Amino acid sequence: MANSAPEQPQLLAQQGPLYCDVALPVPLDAVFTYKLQSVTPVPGGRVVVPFGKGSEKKLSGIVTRVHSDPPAANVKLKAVAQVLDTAPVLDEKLLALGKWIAGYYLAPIGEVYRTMLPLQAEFRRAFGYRITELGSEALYESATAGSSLRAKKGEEHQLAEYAVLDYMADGELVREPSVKGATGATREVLRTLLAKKWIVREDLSGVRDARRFVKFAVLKEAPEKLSDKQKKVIETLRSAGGRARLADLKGPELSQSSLQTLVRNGAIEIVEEAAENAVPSMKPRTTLEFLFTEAQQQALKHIHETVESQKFSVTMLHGVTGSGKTAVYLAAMQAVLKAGRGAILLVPEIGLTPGVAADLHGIFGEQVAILHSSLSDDERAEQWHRIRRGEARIAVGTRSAVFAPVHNLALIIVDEEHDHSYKQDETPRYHARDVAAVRAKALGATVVLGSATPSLESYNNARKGKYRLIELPDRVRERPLPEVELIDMREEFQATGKEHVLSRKLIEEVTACQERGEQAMILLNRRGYSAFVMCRSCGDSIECANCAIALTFHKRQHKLLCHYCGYQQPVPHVCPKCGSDYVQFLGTGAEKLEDMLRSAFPQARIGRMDRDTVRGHADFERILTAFQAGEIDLLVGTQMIAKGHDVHGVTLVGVVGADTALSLPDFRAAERTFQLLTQVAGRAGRGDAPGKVVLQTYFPDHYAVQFAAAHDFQGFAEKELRFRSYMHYPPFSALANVLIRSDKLEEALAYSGLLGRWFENTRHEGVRVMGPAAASIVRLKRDYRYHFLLKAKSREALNALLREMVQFATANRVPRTGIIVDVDAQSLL
DNA sequence: TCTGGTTGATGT
DNA sequence: CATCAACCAGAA
Repeated sequence: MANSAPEQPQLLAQQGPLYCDVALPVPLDAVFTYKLQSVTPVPGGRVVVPFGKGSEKKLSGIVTRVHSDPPAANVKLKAVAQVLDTAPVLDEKLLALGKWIAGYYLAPIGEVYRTMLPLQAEFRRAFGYRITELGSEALYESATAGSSLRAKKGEEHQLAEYAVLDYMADGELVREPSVKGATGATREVLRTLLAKKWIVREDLSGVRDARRFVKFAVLKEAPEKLSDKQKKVIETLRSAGGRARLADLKGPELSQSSLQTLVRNGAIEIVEEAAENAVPSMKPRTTLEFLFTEAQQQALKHIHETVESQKFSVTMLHGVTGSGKTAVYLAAMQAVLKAGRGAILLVPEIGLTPGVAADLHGIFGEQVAILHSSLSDDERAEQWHRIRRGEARIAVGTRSAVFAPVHNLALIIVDEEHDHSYKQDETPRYHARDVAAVRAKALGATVVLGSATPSLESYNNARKGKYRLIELPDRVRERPLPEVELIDMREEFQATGKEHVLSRKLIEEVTACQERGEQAMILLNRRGYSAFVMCRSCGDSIECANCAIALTFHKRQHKLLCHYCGYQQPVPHVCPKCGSDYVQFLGTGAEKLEDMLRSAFPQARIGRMDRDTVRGHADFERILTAFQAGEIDLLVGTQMIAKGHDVHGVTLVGVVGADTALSLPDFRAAERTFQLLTQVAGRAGRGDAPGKVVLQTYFPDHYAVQFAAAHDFQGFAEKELRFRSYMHYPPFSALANVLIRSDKLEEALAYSGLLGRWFENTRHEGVRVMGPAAASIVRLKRDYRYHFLLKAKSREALNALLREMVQFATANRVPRTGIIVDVDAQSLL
């Protein structure tokens, strides 16, 4: 060695990188540096690392960088515990997309990556416990001192503790389930033992294979002598081609023991195979053959062209309800598939039912992966891997499907692009439609936004020429849009002298509809039986204990419920405040409407669809199927019934209360009402018979109601855009909602005051700050809530100011949980 | 968010 | 003086 100076940096550089930066799923806006061991991870791959002080808790995170830059002196590095992937699970483009989301929505990068990857199932959380020296001593003492140990209170608790110690006396590591199982110890017991340092906890989390394994029985050589039962099994197996899933074979026919006998004498063999290979092959059975209208063909042609150009573009497909947008989507995806490329179809939460899934499989066979919200974590991971491997080239799913690792992605379609479920209402608060555009831009892919009632943001972009606008102005098969009749409920009141839920006209129409043997739907956008409970004596209505919200009476459950936090209480007979028994149940919800209709139309078969009758997709599907099959004559429900479904027998739609939102102090109230009215009206007349809509309203002159009745989206949009422009609301400004919350009123006030003063004293050109003001629900889930609304000319200015604000807040000890930043907030609750 | 360590109030 | 919950800071 000629050089006397130590050449260590170079030497190490030759040995490969020393560190990696990891984004962890914690609400911290930072990546963490870890030392590398023998296996070098890749950026975009996952690693398991110890995280947190003292306790050896492990988390899995995404590697963002592999390098040899020495970290700052004050950090004590830990080492990567396990490298999960040697190939990235998030490619460069998706990593960059995550960074964009984190920056734009002010979300911690690790949480963004977590929501982008549905692979939670592959990282199994597990703990083990071991007795300590101290614990052994304590155990020994208790044994020698007998039961005379001072155990004043919680003697049982103490006994349970010693039972655990005794169980672990040999000093071996014990897994949590075994401890609990053997000693019946509760979390509480383990927690106190941990606190006394009598035992220690170790994190045993690790990976497991996400693929599910399925057991098969394979027919070998059947011996001569068999019992009847065994013969039967062999027979079934033979008829199934010598191979069948064990699960399908088992049952009353085949017991575990006779199976084992068969295995032992070599008649059959049990093999395990990864579930992915076991999926029955789904060949596409339908070739798409639609009779496209002229407008549909035009739309398709345009989409083909943009896809083929491989240049980023957004197309707004504005088609009236029933104009056949879905057929266009399917044909466009099929063309993409034919060209050997991939596509994503995003659908609103409610839209993805098992029925729809079955249709998609029918069309695309194995080429489609459906990211259904009712999938288990395992199944979800499996679908994700199918996409990743390129087996599925089309991904269909809700919001988070926008992140699907589709190969050679050429097309992203956002169906019902105005739907609120595309905005996530927890961190990261991203909007899937906007993320779709950003993702497509980086790939030179095409985005298609479809809706009968486009969001004003998208429509404005189309108007300005930023998006290409394509109209489908007519329904398929020359079906007419339904006629809409407005019923002024104020006149109705004057004419009848009574407050009726159902107008005379609506009753008449429903009667006629029933007589014709056709189906009807009635929308009442309010759950429960009565909207609130009021005391006639003191004027108070009963509020939720946790929220500043009136409780709703639910008759079937016989409870008062809070629709925001789930709080419930028994139905009072006297006023809880003043004790008077003049308690009144006021207002009508879907549940009561159902009852009313039952007595008005005793011969009709009536169904109800709202969050009380529909808990999961299965319920939704069940009611919808029954309705489609004609087993229900009259369907009552909340906005759930309005969302794009095709029931051909419906010729009448009644709207009984959908415009109450118009009196809310929300700048999107008109837009939402217009959308709801248009969507529900669109349910009528989708079959051969023409449809009719009876729209009861207290605001017959409101433009949202007027334009909806006239099926005039453009008229509505122009008017509403003028209002938005005048008020500097989106799409003419970038908007963010900053919510300050605390379970203590003084704290909420102090923090919002502090920030209010900061905004006043900080330069923020081009950003208007309104507030602090009480949030429209001042108290929600025990928290007091205040908020600021920020409207900015440019997104950059808004983003910069929000960043500064968050920094100021953390520097002034406003707890991180007490401040929620919602960029492009959809609802200002 | 989670967790451990700290601190101040409560009670024997 | 011990015990506990509410509070706070740090996480590599």
